[in-house]
Amino acid sequence: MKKKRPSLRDIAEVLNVSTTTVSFVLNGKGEEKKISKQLIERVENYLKEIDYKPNLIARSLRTGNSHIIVFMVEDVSNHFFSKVGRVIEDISYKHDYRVLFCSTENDAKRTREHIEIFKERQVDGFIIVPPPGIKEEVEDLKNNGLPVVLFDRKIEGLDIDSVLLNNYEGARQTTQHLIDQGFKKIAFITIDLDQNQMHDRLKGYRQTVKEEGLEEYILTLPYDTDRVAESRKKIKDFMAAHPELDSVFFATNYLSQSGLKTLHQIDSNLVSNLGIISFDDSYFFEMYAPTISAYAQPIELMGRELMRIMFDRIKQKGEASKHQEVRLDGELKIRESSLKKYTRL
Amino acid sequence: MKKKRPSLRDIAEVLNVSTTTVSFVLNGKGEEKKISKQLIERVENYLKEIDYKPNLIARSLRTGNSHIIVFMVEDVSNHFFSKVGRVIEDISYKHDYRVLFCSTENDAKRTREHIEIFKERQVDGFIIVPPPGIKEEVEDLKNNGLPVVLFDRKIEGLDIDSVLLNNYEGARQTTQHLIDQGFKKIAFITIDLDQNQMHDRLKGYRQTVKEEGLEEYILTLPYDTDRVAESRKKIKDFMAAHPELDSVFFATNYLSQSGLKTLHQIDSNLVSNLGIISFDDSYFFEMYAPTISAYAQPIELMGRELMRIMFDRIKQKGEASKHQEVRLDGELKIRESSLKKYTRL
DNA sequence: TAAAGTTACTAAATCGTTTATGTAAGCACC
DNA sequence: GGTGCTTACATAAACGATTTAGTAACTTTA
Repeated sequence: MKKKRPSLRDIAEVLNVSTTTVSFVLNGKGEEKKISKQLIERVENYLKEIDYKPNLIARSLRTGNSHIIVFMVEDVSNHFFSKVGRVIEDISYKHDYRVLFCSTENDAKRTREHIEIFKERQVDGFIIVPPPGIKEEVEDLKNNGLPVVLFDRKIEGLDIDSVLLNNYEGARQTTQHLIDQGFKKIAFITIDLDQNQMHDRLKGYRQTVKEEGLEEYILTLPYDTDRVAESRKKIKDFMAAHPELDSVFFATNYLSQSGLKTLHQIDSNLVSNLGIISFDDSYFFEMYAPTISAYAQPIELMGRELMRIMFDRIKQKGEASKHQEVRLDGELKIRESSLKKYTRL
Repeated sequence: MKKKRPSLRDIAEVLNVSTTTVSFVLNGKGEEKKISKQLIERVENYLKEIDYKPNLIARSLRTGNSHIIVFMVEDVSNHFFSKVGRVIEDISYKHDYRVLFCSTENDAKRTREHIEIFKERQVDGFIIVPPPGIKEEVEDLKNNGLPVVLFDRKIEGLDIDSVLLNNYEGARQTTQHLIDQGFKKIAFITIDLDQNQMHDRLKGYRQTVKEEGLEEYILTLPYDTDRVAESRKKIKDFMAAHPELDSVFFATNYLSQSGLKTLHQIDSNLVSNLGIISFDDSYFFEMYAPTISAYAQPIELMGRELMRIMFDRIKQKGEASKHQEVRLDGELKIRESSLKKYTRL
């Protein structure tokens, strides 16, 4: 029942040639290696006939690479990351690479363990959304000649390939859009996470309101997801303390999602009456009533850039060369929630 | 810079023993293989000292298994599947297995190709949400002694391990809940997909309303995601044709999500005025206003059952034994949208 | 005390590829 | 006609583990 797959040796035996010959033909190196046309054809025909599939494990062992790249993100079930994952998966398949997804939970220890394990498996490259505290490990990988591309976040003080959103510009555009719509008292609700992307967004907001001569209203919530109740209360207090606010800019999409709920709880008309925009889009925003405007990250493009750099590096085989830092722009998805004329003030 | 990892041979040389000895100790077979306590200790100490990590590729080649299992679902970025994926990932890690995620797009051809590729990679097991038309391939896998566990859907006429939701019971409970809340004219909105789980849900609904002496209202929408406009129109027409409806039961969560939007478009009070419940929970339902009730699949339990069966099979090493079909019950998440007292009729 | 068994190891085959090296035959070249 | 260069293949050594089949040295048994 369990029939062994034929190996190169089996094939060589049947055809009365050496495994070398079969291997060369298999890898399209027949001409280069001066195998005669007739023999190439004979081997190719046979390979096709039995629908031969090489044992990739053996190939990996010999060549030292696995055609597997890992995609380490905070949480594979997060919408944004899983969408980018899909793009990466698709591109990889076209190049005969496979993708291992894994969740870091933004935890350095867990991430370290994962990296170790993947090195044992000889993966060919890493795409990492780095949690804080893994600078050393990432540096090690790079120094070992393993392709590493950071995504979404940088590691301060580490020169390494990365694909990032232009958070500063994005936040500026987003804020400007609210202002253009006639909003004047714009709250910026963010989280207490010491990461560049959050800093840049804050800077973008502050710079823009400043330039427009408007006041800034900033609320910082705890990052812990289990401190939801505390966050709720803070939002409530904040809104109560600033009844003049006419709009809210949520700095990340999961903030917007719980934020919307809180706003709705405070007053069921509040969501319709405020100008609302979120940094990071979400499938959910299309469904909400009103539909929620957002600054969307360029998911498709990000995936493509990540893989472009990755394949560049894989081709270079660990030769050091200048790192690339790609900053991409997102796109404003203007929906009902940020249109002044939609609100019922 | 790129320092080679030490191999068993290197270690054996340093310690002046054979690779066999090192291998036995490494795999905890020291005592069993009559290695002396002192030597075991000496080897163990050295392994620990250099923090030796075996080359898993080499191990795979020799042992024929890879400690990788694949999780093939319709779309890895789908919320439900990615959550179950997380559970599977976590359990796998605890047992030193890794998970390859991949998307079938519900397409038989793509799935076939994936299966082929994974076989080449010697994966140790498959968890598959089967698209239509891959009965043969799945049967082949099973006959080749590879562990396969189906998830979410069955393949008609194939006796194989599977973990499924008790769709019939779930739909009954869900319908009954609406009835208990006082709703009498319950619409069932489903999709045109010839799969057991959809049939079972429909049956559950019909049986329950029949038993209660109520009328049935069924709307079937096209499955294609690109026929959204058509679906919208159908919902509109359906609601117009049956103004007496007091509640809606969406048969899958992505239906509910677009359905809610449509209902909102028809009349911005409609969502609050109707009783609404969804089969399949969604993160989004907590955020919506009103919050949307749902019959939630037992994600954690499903993942655990999948892995339990998987590891059973892996232990049996391809010996045939009776297949297991696990039917799990979900849980009603009663939120605002299905409470009669909440609606403003 | 010779045969048999046990202890504590080692040598070497093996998994299925890739690839460096080897080699025989044919041809050219001065 | 010896040297060197192609052509067209084959041999065999890796890759790094696991595992079967030894084998010395001791111990037990009859």
